[in-house]
Amino acid sequence: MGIAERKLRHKESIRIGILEAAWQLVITDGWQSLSIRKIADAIEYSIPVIYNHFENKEAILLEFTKEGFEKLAETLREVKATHADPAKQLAAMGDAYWDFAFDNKEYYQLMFGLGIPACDTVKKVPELQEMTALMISTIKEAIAGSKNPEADYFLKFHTYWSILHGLVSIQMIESGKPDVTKKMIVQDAMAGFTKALVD
Amino acid sequence: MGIAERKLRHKESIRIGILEAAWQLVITDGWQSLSIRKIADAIEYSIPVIYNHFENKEAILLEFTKEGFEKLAETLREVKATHADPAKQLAAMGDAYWDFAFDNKEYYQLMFGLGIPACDTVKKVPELQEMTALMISTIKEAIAGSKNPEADYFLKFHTYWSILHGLVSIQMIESGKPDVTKKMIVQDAMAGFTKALVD
DNA sequence: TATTTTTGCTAACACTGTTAACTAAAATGA
DNA sequence: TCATTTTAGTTAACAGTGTTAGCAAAAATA
Repeated sequence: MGIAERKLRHKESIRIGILEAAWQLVITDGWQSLSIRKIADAIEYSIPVIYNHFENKEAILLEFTKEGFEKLAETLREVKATHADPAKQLAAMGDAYWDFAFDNKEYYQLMFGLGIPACDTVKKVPELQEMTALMISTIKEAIAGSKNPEADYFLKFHTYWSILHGLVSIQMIESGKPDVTKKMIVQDAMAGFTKALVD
Repeated sequence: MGIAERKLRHKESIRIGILEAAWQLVITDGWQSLSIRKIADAIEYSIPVIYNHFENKEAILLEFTKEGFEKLAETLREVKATHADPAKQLAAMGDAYWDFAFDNKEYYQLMFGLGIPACDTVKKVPELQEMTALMISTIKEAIAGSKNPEADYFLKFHTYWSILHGLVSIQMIESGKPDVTKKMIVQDAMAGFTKALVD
């Protein structure tokens, strides 16, 4: 009796329909405005049907998070394979990581819980300028006194800030707590940065 | 006639009340679950009163974003002043940045649009392990072939990943677009990292 | 064919941000 | 002091959100 199988196939096809509809909505309107009702509308089923396939809305988004990490890992694996030297691998993987993030923005934002109200917000916050100005001036001073005084201060500022923000947000995602031992990471990263800066 | 002044004072006191109540709610329940109704409840006024003082909910949160950047800038300015050497300033400011983020977590999350569903999510995503494993193995290989083979691979992995994530998310916050010229930042940062890694 | 299981629906609950329309109080002018 | 105007604050609603209980119809089983 292939009845059970047919049913299973049908059930699975709805599940896939939900994910496809959801992803389409995420792509067009961003994951912030995804709603169960919109999905139900798109798949032409009533709302509760969705809850027969996913525990809740978060579970649907989690699916994409997983997909995103899979795709990213796949990409990195491929890129790694194109080089033999680990140092070159790291550089190439970094490049690929960057490209992945911007080629798959919705994935990346989901994967790392990026709310991104900031896109519009940043410009509304002149107070941000104060912080960046402070960092930039210090970077400039450091460069001026280094063995490479013609280094691009703006590029270095971006690197500096990004390292810090990256360390913090990865740490927040991973555990939420500060984790005293991990403060070494900051110091290590800062040491590496300034070393590369002043030569 | 001090009537206008009294009125203004009263209006201002409500505004402050809104912000204080909102901040209390953000502190206790996180900014995700802040609601206009909860604020109205706390200040013992009806809902529309809040809209006489703030255009919308976002405007209230924006206030905290500004506060956050002010506080961070203030902190960094103070720390900078405690050192004369720019390199030492950068290191100390990095330390202070880290501390600020975890001492003022709610501020930091607001400032950078960190949704942080991930805190619970990360553990639900075994796919993440694949990516980290890939990075870690490459880091290990690079360390093995470097002049400093006893370096802490886990620490270096964290640095590596954080730099990348930081670069990406700062770039996403600032413009949203990839910005071809900024890809240099990745390459510069990667170069600095691997240089510090292999010595 | 009668019974049970499954499938999917309607309708509701408890929230959310936001706003229109109204009342009551306070300030103003005569 | 009284009538008028302005302002402050209210209730009630609209249009959304995630989620679930209860029911009807269709399909599978006996």
